[in-house]
Amino acid sequence: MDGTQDDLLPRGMALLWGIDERQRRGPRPALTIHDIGAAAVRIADEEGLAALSMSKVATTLGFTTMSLYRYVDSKDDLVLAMLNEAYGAPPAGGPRTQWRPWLIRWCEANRAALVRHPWILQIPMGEPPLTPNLTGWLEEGLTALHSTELSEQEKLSSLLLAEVYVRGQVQLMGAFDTPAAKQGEFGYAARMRRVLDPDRFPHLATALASGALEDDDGGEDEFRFGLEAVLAGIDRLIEKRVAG
Amino acid sequence: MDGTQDDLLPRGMALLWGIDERQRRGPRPALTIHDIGAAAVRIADEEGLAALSMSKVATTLGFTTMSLYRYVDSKDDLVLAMLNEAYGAPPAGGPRTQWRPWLIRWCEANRAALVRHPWILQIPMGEPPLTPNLTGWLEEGLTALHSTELSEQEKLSSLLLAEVYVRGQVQLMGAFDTPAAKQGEFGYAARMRRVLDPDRFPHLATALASGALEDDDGGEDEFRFGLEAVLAGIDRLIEKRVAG
DNA sequence: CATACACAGTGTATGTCGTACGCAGATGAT
DNA sequence: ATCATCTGCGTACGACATACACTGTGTATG
Repeated sequence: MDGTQDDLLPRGMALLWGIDERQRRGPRPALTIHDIGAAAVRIADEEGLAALSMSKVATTLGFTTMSLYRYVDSKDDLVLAMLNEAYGAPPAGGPRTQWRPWLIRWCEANRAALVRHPWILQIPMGEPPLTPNLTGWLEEGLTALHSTELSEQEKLSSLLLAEVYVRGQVQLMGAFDTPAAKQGEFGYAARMRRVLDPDRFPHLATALASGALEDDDGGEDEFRFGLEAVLAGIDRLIEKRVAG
Repeated sequence: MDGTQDDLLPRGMALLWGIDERQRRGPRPALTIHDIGAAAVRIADEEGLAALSMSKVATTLGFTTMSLYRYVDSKDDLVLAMLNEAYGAPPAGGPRTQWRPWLIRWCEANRAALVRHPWILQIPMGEPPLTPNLTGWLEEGLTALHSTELSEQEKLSSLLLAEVYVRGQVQLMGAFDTPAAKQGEFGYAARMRRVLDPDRFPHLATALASGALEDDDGGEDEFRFGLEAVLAGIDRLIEKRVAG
């Protein structure tokens, strides 16, 4: 039999959470789940998610491929550990009574993580990852909204909205802003122009022609702008709550 | 040499867009990119995205694996064709002057597509897919917002917000609502309870205990509710525009 | 009408990957 | 001192995506 398993959490997650039912016999592990996650993150950062393989991670660490399976059940499990490392601890809290700047900081930090680790947007997610750090981010968000009159359900909805906006925004900007080299000839914008028949998509054509989506500032303004809409939506929820 | 290629669009995309530089010699193709996309969609719907392989799609159609490569450049290319089929044509337009109900319908239809094809949320997306139907959806959204005073940039931001909210909502609900069987013992909720220390995550614990996230109606109410916040955010943008 | 060419579908082969299985040595509990 | 148990490793297997070369086919060209 093999410790660490209660068949509910994969091994990597159990290690992340410190739920370790290992017996205290045998050699001590030479690695930690954090070492492995960090090494994998480094590879994904530098060479992209497609270049990430179990063997590459293992080689980087100076171990064999199979040794990793003492720490994670599967590659999916490894990816969860990567997410945990990539996000790190949630941003420091803000003033107790003002949810707005707090939430803005939360979103900015979230965005920063996505910009630093673009591969995060490429990992297929069936369900929200249940890792310590990501759970911490969620807790932090709820804390930011604690001073409001929102119900728990509404707080979660608000955070979902904010989180999901950040992801979408970064993804969209990534398609347009990334290495300008690709833009000119073979980039996304070029392909778009190739297929965009103004007769068939009049509004989209005018939008493109108007220069929308051609931010050169990395989409910072655009981000803050859309974020205002998100916060306005949350504001409306709060107003409704207070009013009736 | 081989027609259909201008090295800008992958072959599957070129076929979808009807940009076909094929010579008019040789046997006619027995399949269409739509046949292939539809077959792949059926497999993903029934057996999940993980079970999708080139050979399985080909077998379903009664052809060999390699024959598919006459229609798509790669599996990624196939996935784009799948998305195009899965979304289909955008929903019918609404009244010219009222963007709100129009956009609501747009979001509902979007949600319906995601619920019908849950695998969509699992496909890794680096950039917004540039297929005819998806472009049509975007155009339709811009049309809905045409009567507003928003700038083109703002319209796109608004649609991004709406789109991205729908995705996030469906994904979150999927993690909780799917086959209740899994919920009881080994489901997401169970794993969450396993790791959620109320001392470490007080707000999250109370939120969970409050019964949030325990919709049994498939999250319909929850969806409409959050959507209200999104629309309120867009409303705010419009008001700002009008005011100043 | 004859011919040649481009293209469709196929068969084979290759390299990569995830991962199941079992072993040898190390370590600490008994 | 003994032995259960764990670590890291070597081997092996099965999928899978996909490159390449071949065969037959139907159309356009002479």
